[in-house]
Amino acid sequence: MGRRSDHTREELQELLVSLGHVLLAQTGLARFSGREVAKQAGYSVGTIYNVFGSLDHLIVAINSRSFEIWAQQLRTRLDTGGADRIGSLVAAYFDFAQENPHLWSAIYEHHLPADFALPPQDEERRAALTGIVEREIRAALPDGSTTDIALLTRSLIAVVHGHCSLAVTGSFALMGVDDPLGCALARVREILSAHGYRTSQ
Amino acid sequence: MGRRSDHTREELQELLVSLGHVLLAQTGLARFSGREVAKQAGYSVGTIYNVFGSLDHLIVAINSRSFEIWAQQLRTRLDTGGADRIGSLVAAYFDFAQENPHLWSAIYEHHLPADFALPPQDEERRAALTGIVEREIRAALPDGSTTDIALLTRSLIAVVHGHCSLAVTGSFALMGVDDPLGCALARVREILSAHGYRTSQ
DNA sequence: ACCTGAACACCGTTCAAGT
DNA sequence: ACCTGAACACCGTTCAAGT
Repeated sequence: MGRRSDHTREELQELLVSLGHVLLAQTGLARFSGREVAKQAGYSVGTIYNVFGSLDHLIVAINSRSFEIWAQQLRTRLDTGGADRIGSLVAAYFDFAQENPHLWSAIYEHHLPADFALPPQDEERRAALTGIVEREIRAALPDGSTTDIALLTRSLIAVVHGHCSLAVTGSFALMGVDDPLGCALARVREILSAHGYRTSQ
Repeated sequence: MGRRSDHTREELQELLVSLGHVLLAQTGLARFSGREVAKQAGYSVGTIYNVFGSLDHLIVAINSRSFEIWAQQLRTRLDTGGADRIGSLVAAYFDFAQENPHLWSAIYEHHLPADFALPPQDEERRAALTGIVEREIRAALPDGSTTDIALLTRSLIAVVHGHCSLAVTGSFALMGVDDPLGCALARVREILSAHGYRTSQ
């Protein structure tokens, strides 16, 4: 039936990512459907491929949006959470995962094809999250610290990630752990203490 | 065409889990297909449903097999790994994930339907892994420790899990972390030290 | 140039019909 | 009783054909 031009290319891209983000939050990655996104947008299946090139590219764009929201929530909590900035950070990190389990899981469940190069813009959005954490870790450790702070930051992210993962998948519930956030925060403080952090909480 | 009876019910179950396990290791959960398993076994699609009731039940059985192999590898490494039992444990935990990324990921990517009750036998196999770790943590901490060892064990599993997860999904590589195992082990030792463990390594 | 929608090769799941 | 395989309602992906 030919062109519609109800939307510019950019509007169409925004529309598909936006609807896709909502659908992914509802269904989870396993039940997510590109056809359904196109249908909800009022376009045909092929449009996904016109605009994004592949379904993987659409999912990457959706996950980048999740990263953006997540990072923004970290910043907000740091600004309003008081003196215990490490506590704020871990809590905000956790909250996003627990409030948006499908969106959070999809970030890690979407395995890119081997030949897939992450677009630079998406890489930046992912790096932003690490940057927020690294700044706080740097501020929390004493000035003369010999610790490799970039490496410790990534490792601490893994610590919290692990607790989030077992919480969100329900493994912790099966294991009888009822306060995953408290648990994660305790480990983070123990690790930071080993690197000279003075626990004031 | 009616019955085949080439196999007993139990043999058929074993055959499907065995072939399914190999297929899952090759394809990963996202590309895994129950139809393909049936085809490889020389049976029709419906047989999966006769034997397991649903595809989810087959995948649970396959994942339980992974748990069994994983636990066995932990035991073997503890028996042959020398005095640094914590080091052996973490390394063996990691190795299974890195050598069998699809099998390991499938354990956490397979989300059970809300009404799905895990068969007792499968729950036991999953608990066995936790039991192995808990025994070592208990042995590593001083006798009079006031630590909740069951809880600390599950939290340490989360710490290592998080490092495995970011290593296997490639997130660590993107972040420039090149020794995830060393990283995880360092965190585990720092945490245990905070609970009275004497680092002899 | 942009978008369609039929076509293709797959899925998971069900169930009447065969032996 | 056990197993089949057609039927159904979905997928992702491609591409000739329309406007």
